[in-house]
Amino acid sequence: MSTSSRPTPYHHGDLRAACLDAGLEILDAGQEADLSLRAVARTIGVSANAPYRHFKDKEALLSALATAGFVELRERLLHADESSAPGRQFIEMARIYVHYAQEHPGLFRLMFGHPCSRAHPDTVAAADRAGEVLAARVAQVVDAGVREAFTIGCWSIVHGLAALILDGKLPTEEQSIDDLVESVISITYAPYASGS
Amino acid sequence: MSTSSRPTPYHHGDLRAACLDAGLEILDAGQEADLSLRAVARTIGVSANAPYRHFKDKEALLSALATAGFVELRERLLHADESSAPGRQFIEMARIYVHYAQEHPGLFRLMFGHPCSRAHPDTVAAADRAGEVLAARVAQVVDAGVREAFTIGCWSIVHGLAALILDGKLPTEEQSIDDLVESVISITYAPYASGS
DNA sequence: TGTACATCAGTGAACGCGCGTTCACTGATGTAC
DNA sequence: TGTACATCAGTGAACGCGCGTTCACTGATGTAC
Repeated sequence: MSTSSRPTPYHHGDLRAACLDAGLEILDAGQEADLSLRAVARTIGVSANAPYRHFKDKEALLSALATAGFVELRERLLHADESSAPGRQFIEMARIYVHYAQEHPGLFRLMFGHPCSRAHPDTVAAADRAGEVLAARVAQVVDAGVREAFTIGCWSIVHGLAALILDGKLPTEEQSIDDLVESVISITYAPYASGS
Repeated sequence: MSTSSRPTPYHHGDLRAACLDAGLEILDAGQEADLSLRAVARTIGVSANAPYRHFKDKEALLSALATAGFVELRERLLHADESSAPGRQFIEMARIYVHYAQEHPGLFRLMFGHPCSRAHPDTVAAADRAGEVLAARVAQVVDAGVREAFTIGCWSIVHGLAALILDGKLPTEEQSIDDLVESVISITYAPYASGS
């Protein structure tokens, strides 16, 4: 109850977080191109240059959004049911990954496609940490010799599925996306499946 | 020699094709965001609204570019060495696909990421036709029951590889991209390999 | 072969817009004494 | 507890820019006769 004055007319409280929320909201609502600093300020109801108190420039806001996206994705992946057999764990992670892309298409494209996702060290590091979650699980089930290539293959198939579904390149009307992911992953990796 | 007057001051000759060439040039040179109708006209050396004689609006130019991209990609995939064993054919197609993304990153992102690639029927059809080339080759080596899911898996892993490499998410410095693609594909599909 | 005219494919100026960013400012907050 | 003042976090107006698109136009081309 320390800073709980109701009207809060001048000072916002946590404008930085509000900018990130608004940015995500804009990305979720429409096209990636709709995301502008001015739109963010407008959404929050704050003057056009208020965000500059908290972000050096537009790129900084985009990077922060992408970083937050990778942190969130990583956390979701970590919660793939650990009690399952490794094979099912991977299907579960694939579903989580694809769902995340479906839930936040604009953010997902920003995280992977935008130059800021390659330029800003924090964002790159967050992306690496998310990828490591996939890699760690995969590492449990294959020999060291082929581990790296196998891991990249796993990430690629999951990422490719997410991207192609997002981009409307796969027929997703007939069956649920969950079923599609499960059948693709389990058929591809059937020869490797030891447990369940 | 029919229309070979040299200076060609007023009429361009084939401005439509020139717009597509200029668009590709701009995409290859920089960011997707640099591609504007005005930049296209500027590149050709023509007035800002000249492209409107050949394209209804900016979206129409983007769609045409994406469509041309899928046509080109399809043709390249068709030329994957038919004399090889199916397993090697697929590796060859994966390389071609990944190379194409590397060669034209801006166009590749336009083809898969931009809304126009989902909205315009010609572009959607061209994308389907490119995907069918992959599917046709894959169909030769798996049973009908799992064919669809297996095919989607193949496309996903190839597309995911291309996208992740393009987006700088994979370590591509140590080894050549060709080697990376070959090792990932061959390790993933080793259990399925019948030939070579 | 020559002329009249419709059509085509460009020009050049202008529009309104939203953008990123900067400037000088002002209200709110917190701290020293 | 009260006051002076530095600092922080906003405001509001303005800038210059490049964009997509429209307008009235004009030069070039091709066709009918």
